[in-house]
Amino acid sequence: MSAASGASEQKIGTSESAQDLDDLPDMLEAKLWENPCPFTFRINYLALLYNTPLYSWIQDTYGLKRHEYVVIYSLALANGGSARDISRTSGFPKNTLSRAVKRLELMGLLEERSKAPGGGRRQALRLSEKGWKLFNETVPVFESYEERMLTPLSKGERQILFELMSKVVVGAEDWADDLPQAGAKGSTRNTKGETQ
Amino acid sequence: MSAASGASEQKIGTSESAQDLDDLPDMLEAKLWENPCPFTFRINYLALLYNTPLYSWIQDTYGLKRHEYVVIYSLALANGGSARDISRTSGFPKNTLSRAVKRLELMGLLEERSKAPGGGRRQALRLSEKGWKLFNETVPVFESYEERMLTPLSKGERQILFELMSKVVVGAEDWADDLPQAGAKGSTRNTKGETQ
DNA sequence: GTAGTCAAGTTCAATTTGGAACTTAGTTAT
DNA sequence: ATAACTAAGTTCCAAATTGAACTTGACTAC
Repeated sequence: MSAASGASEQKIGTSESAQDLDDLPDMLEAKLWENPCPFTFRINYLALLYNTPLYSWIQDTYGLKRHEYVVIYSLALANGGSARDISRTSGFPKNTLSRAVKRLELMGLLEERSKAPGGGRRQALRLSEKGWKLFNETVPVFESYEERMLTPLSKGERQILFELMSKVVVGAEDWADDLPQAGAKGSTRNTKGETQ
Repeated sequence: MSAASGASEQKIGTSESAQDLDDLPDMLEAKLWENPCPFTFRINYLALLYNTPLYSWIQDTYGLKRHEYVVIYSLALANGGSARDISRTSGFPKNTLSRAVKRLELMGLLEERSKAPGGGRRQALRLSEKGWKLFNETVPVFESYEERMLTPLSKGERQILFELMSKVVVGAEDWADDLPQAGAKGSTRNTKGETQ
């Protein structure tokens, strides 16, 4: 993704794609250093930089869309989970996931859905042999990209970052689900935005 | 957003929406604590939790879609920026922004586009009086939400977090734009994912 | 100046998306 | 057991999204 390259005066000699080398908008500088919400900008920006190339690689290599791969990834971490669970933890609406699951089944990446795990009429989804294979092939790429993203940090710094972010996420249990108006109705509110 | 509530045993007595109180999937636990990419999961998850309610509030209150508000926000930080700049820093494709700009003009939130600022045939976009008003009304909400998100951290911890994330973002200049296959062509590659 | 090049912005068309309504299957109450 | 309720998953369709092609205007070289 082009939104990435150098900020202003640093690195001039590095031979590269040429066109989008140094002409990075001042706007980026402004968003980084004069943003009233510097934290969330960084979060969003990093998510952008991380997700874009990876999912476009997944698409090109395996013909899977983002939400389809997300199903695979989710089940790899919590096999037997339901569509609902994936929706809750990823932010994709349930009908999108319904379609994704159907397609993955068709492709033989999931086993036939078994019946209820926890409550209600939930369906337990499981990866097939083939699904696991795909996951095992792809995780390393995701891992190495995360690794790469963290390159500028020392071991200790990574640990601290991890702890701080964990704190924030855990704390989120309190504030999420009641802000401005959102969440008025109790139903599953998924407007936009996704997670792996 | 429902993906938010309590993890497992904490907070039982807090009277709430009832239905999505404690039934948060184990999947979330797995994604948080057994994820091969713990850092990027946190990033994506927080982005989800932060963006969803805010943009849905913007939508309800001002009738602006996310990418439309992003234009406002971007120009507020870098007035006179071009559509290209916004695309580069936000991840939205340029045609989407083209439409957004058109609509914002129609709504009187932008001034008439002036000619070239930097190079080529770039158009300088500027907020109108009305646009500024809207921005000034809304930023506080965004700010307070960020504040709220950071509640669990002390002043010092926030500072550290800010520094670490800045390091990562600045370092991104090197790795972004060359991973798996992505970026093969030199052109503006915007597949999916957005930033404020 | 005129031709050629380049990229910013726009338009078009095909696909994708997700809200709303619906179906289906558990669970609870009577 | 039957009825009423609840929520998971699915279908439908109108609306939104975006890749690709195109247009436009500015710089460059001759």
